[in-house]
Amino acid sequence: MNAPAARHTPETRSRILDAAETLFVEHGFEATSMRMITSQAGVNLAAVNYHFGSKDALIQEVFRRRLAELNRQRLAMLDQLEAEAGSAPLKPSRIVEAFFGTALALAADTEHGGHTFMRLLGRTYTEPNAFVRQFLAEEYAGVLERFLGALYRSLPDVPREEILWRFHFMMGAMSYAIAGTDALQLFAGKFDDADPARLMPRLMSFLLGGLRAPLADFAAKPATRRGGRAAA
Amino acid sequence: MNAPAARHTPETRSRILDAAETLFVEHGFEATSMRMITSQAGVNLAAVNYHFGSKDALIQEVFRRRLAELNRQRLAMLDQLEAEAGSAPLKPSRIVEAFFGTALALAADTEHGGHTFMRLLGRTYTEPNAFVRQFLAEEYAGVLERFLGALYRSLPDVPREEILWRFHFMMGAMSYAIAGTDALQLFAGKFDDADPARLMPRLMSFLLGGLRAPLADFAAKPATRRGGRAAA
DNA sequence: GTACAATTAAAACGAACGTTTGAATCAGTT
DNA sequence: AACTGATTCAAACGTTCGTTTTAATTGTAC
Repeated sequence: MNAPAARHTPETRSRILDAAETLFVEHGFEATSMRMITSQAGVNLAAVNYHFGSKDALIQEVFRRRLAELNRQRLAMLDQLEAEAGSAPLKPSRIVEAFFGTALALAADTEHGGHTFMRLLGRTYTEPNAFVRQFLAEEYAGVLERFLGALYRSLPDVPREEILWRFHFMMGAMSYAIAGTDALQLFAGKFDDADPARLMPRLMSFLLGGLRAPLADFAAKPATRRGGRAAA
Repeated sequence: MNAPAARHTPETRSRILDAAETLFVEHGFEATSMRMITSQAGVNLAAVNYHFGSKDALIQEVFRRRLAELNRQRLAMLDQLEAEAGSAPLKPSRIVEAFFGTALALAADTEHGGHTFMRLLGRTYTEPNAFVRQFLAEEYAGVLERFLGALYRSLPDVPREEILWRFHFMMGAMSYAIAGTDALQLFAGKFDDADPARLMPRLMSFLLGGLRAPLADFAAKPATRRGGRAAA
């Protein structure tokens, strides 16, 4: 039979993935060596190349196993929203909650590595490594299409270009909120309350405020009344 | 005399700095080797260690030369705002514009490497490398103190914790807007209008919308009227 | 033009990297 | 008990890394 995956120790693969995930967050991809990963995982150095083929393939699998589930949840939530709404248009806030809420819920999970992974993911959006960027873009393509489409329908009067930009801004705010909280020491010691559970409402309020902000008038109009309102 | 800096070719230093800046954005710190830097700069391999001491010291100097000027501008603009206002409180929007506007202006400068540097800076906020984080935190400490203080006085009714969080969110949105626009291929091909000059009003509108959003009520209050307004 | 200090140049250093190899070990089948 | 294929293991592979060393070269003051 062709079941080449697991024989007697299927845990070796996941031990490697867990160790890699943690170390990637801590040191980045380049600065994390195979020897660091395998020694932390308690497996032989050659195990990574045996099970995954290469370091790049390992990086890819670290993202794939978590991202597949996250994006599945996102799409399921959007499906449910659209089913409930019937033919009525969706509220932008619900769409945003479906996309960013699921991510924040994963980021709040400190038990099963969700928090670790979301820190890694947030940082990776700006990763210079070309192959990682390429892979992320492919994983996200479908989900982005669906959610952007939903937002376009939800805000028919707002130029799509603007919706795109604001989605971009929202992703940035969320990524930094997660990746930067303990990573960057800029605000170190300043946060009395870094509870991930409270991050959710805080961030969501900020995101929706930004999404609903009046559209900028590019100094095109001579400032008659400072732009119109963007959304509900 | 004790002028050990420059003798007959002071350009070697800056050639190295420029090459390093560009390559760091393109490949990251770890993946950029000394040999890549020196060959792109057209100088000898040993020149970096001679002029800067080490690769880490070079990284530090790449940031220092630009960041010193940026933060000087930021503080000067805040000084001017406070001088104009006299004893009257500053509008939050003006404070935000002073901090993020200067950064965006630098990011819009594609002639003298400002755009390149801002992409690098944005990415570096989440850099795992400990010494880079440490250095950034030190460079920013004074500026953050001043601007956060100004915001606290400008929004006396908003809990400082919330202002801190929103400043954090705003930095994230800006960093991604700059670092992610051409770096990440997530939205590749989707932007018809990626003009850096138009990014400014777009982002500023988003940031102020987020800053002014109603405060989240952490399900603590039983949702009497859905939180109060945050700012002017 | 000779002495001097700053800079550049070419070559080599040991260390660490990702990967490969070939033998040992294991579980299950016959 | 012998065989088989999957997995683990220790060791080594060639390459690249940041840095150091030592010599050649440069511009300037005496």
